[in-house]
Amino acid sequence: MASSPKTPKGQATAKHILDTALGLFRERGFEATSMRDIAAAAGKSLGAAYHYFASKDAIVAGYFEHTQLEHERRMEDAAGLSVGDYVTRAISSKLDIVEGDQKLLAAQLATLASPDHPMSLFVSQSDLRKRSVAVFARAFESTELDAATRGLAAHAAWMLHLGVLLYFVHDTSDGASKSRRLATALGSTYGQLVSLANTPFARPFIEQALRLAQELGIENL
Amino acid sequence: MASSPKTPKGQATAKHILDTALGLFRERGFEATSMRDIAAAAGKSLGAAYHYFASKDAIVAGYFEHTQLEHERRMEDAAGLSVGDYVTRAISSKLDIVEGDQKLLAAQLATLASPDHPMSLFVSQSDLRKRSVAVFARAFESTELDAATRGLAAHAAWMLHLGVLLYFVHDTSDGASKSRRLATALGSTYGQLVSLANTPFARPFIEQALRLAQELGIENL
DNA sequence: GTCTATACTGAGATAGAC
DNA sequence: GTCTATCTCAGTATAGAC
Repeated sequence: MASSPKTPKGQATAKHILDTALGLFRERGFEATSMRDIAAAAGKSLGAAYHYFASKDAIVAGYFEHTQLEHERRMEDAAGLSVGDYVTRAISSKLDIVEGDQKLLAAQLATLASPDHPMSLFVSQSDLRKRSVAVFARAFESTELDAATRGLAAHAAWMLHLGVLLYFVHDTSDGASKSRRLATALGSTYGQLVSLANTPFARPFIEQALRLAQELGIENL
Repeated sequence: MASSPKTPKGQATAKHILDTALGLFRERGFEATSMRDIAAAAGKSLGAAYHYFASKDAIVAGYFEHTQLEHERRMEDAAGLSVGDYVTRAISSKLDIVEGDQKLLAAQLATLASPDHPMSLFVSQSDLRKRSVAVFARAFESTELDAATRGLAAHAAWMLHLGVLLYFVHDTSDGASKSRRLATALGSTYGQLVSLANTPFARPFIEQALRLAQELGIENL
C-alpha cells in the first residue's frame, strides 16, 4: 500500500512524481508509459514511486482529483449566468483544464465507465461524479424548475459534458476548437430547451423523462 | 502473426478457441482471463491459441464481428416498421445479442472509443461502425426526409443505441429489463421527434444540427 | 497446415534492507 | 523515506514434431 507524504520533502517528491507521470502520459500515452519510465524520468527508484502511489491507476486518480478541484475553482464566479451560458462555460472550462490530455482520457474511458471499478463514475457512491454533477446543478439555481426536474436537468447537462469529452478525445483541431464549437452549440441549445421545460408542449416529455429516470435509477446514480 | 484456418479441422479449432474464450470472459471478465487460461480451457497449447488469434484483442474482434453479423441477420425482416418501432427493435435486438457480456463490453470501452486503436468505432474507416450505422439507417428508408437529414438521423439513432449499451453495462436487473425499458422509451420518443422533423417548429433545430454536424465532421465519421 | 514445448521480455507489484 | 532485488504473470517468439 502507498502512504501519503508525511514530510515537506515527501510531499515535494510525490508532486514531482505525479507531474512527471502526467508529462509522460501526455507525450506517449498512458499504456506506453511504465512505472519504471515514470520513476526513471523523475530520478527516483521504482520503489519510491510505489511508495507514494499504490498503482498506476492511483496516479490517474490524482489527476482527476486535480481536474475536479480546478473545475470547481474556475466555476466559482459563474453563478449569475443564464442556463445556456453557464453550461457552455462549464464545458469550455473543463476543456481548458484537460486540453492536451486526450490520450490519457482515452485510456481511462474503460475505467471511468466500468462497473466494479473503484474509479468508476457510474457507481452510486462515486464522489467524483457527485461533485462534478453538483457543478452543473448550479446552472439551474436561478430557474423556476421544481427540484426533481432540476436534478434531471443537472444530470442531463453533465452527460452532455461527457459527450463533449468523448468528442474531444478524438479532436485533433487546433486548440480543440471543434470541441469548443460543440460545447457552445450544445450549451446554448440546451439553454433554449430548458426554457421550454415548463411549456405545455414540452411538459409531457419532461414528465415522461422524470418517470423513466426514477424507474431506471438515474437520479440516485 | 496469426493465420486464418485453412482446413476444416483448423476452422473447428479456431471456433472452439473463440467460444471457449467468450465463455471465460463471461464468467470472470476480460482482464481476469489470460491467453493461457483460454488455451488450457480449450484443451490446446498456448501456441495453438496464438496460431489462430494474434492477440487477446483479436479474439474480441471476432466477437464483435459475430455480434454485428447477428444484428444484421436479426434486423433483416424489420423493413416495414415505423421509425420508433424500428429503432426500438434494433436496440432491443442488440441487447438480446450481447446479454450476459457486460464485463466484456465494459473492458472494451476504452478500445472502442479510443482514437489510434485499430478497433476504434470513431476512426473514419471503421468498418464495424459503418455497418452498424447502416442497420439504423434503414429505419428512415420509408420517411420523407432528405438525404442529409436521414444521415444525421441514422447517426443519432446509432448514438442512442451506444447510450443504451453504456447503461446496459451497468444494468444488473433481471434479463436486462431496465435496459430494455430504456430502449423502448428512447426508441418511441425518438420516433416522435423524427415525425416532427419537417415541421416549422423543429426545422430550425434540424438545420442548425446539420450545419454543426458538417462543421464538426460527424457525417463522414 | 496444425500444433506443442519452451524460453524470453517486460510489465505491475512487493519485501525488506538501509 | 528510499532503494535494490525479486516475484508473478502477461504477451510474444520460435524450433520443430506430426
